Amino acid sequence: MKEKIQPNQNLEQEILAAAEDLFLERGYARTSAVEIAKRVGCNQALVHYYFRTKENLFNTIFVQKNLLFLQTMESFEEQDLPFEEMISRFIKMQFNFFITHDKRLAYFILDELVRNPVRLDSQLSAMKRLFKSSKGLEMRLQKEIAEGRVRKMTFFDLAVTIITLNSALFVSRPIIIKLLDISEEEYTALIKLRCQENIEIILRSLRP
Amino acid sequence: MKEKIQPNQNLEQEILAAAEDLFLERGYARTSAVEIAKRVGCNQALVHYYFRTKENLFNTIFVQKNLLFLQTMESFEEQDLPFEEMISRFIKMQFNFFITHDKRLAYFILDELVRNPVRLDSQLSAMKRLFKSSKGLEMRLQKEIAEGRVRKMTFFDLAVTIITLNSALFVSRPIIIKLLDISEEEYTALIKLRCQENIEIILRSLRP
DNA sequence: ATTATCTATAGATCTATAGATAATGC
DNA sequence: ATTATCTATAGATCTATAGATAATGC
Repeated sequence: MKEKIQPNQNLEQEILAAAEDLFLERGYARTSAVEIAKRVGCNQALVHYYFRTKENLFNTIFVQKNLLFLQTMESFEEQDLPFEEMISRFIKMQFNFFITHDKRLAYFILDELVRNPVRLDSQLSAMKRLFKSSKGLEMRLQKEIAEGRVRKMTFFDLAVTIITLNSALFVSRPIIIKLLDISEEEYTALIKLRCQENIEIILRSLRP
Repeated sequence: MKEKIQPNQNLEQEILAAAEDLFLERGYARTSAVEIAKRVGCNQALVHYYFRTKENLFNTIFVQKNLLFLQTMESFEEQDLPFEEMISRFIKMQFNFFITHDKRLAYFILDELVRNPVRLDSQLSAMKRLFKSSKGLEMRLQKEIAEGRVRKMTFFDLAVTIITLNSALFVSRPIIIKLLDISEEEYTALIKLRCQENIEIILRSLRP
């Protein structure tokens, strides 16, 4: 009855991929090992054979995605550019990250950190590392302020503004698509326009 | 062994209250009828006696909260004020709403709409009604633009900016508290400061 | 011989309900 | 007599593992 489409040279990877897709779509609590197996077309026991526990499987994916995000942000270094140009590139980089990887990534990470205190604890040090690595940016902001090119503001506020405006349409993806009754392509187009709008808003928010 | 603290004149209300708190904290999937009963100090069967199904109980709470939010937004009417003053008041109103009702409300509504397509469908008409009732605001925006007092922008973009900036710190509450290692009181203070920052950013985003 | 896959099932929840008992309203 | 509360349990998942069988690597 059930047929294999692919010669399963690497079922472990297929399970990981199916799990990733389901976890991104529904989160930890609403996804079961049975569903993951069904999607792959294999037995549910195999999910545990390769990953031992559901928690373990989820954690593998979550940590990988979260580190990918944090490290991509961390790796941003354009210190020789004018401040506005730098901010503008950072915004574009963040949009690009979600578009090229997965549009559901922002909500996936947010949800797990908000709803699972244990996971939040386990990711704290990685998140604080990002905070520290952004000291350069913070110094830069202070310098711009001191020299009168940027209005007085805290680095925290700027970070909140950028991150939330940039993740807004990704986080609310299912709502936006349904409410505006648009296709995935139209949604992507909307997001790209929004990137420009965010740059506009954020640069304006910086000016003295 | 188990003692009643209160004379349960209205156990139904107590169950509702406990369910509300747990659902707000953990969402639908991570909350069980057993936990709700445990918190109230009664038998789990009573949860079903009063509300028949978990879905029904959740839906009662969700619809009430979502309508409360939508109607509060809808009821905003200050058409005789200058545009900037109007926007500023709207922002304050939204902050006030979450602070006085429940800081977890924003994430509660967002999460359910994002993760449960059935619920999203069921709330669509109510949400579209808000969209329609805001036509007045939209006209006002177009008028301001036409008369050169506001830069060219879509109503959709303005709405996204306001809603996301305003819900940002509420939505990320557990992360913020943990990351900054602050108390609930310090968190509330932070939020109030953020309200001012949002007004600043949004008003700046409007200027020609 | 080892590793991958399957079948079968134990054990843990969890939702929902049936049926017994206690409390309350006439 | 009706309504509220409890005990007990059926039935549906779901996770995890034990043990059988098939596939693969020497």
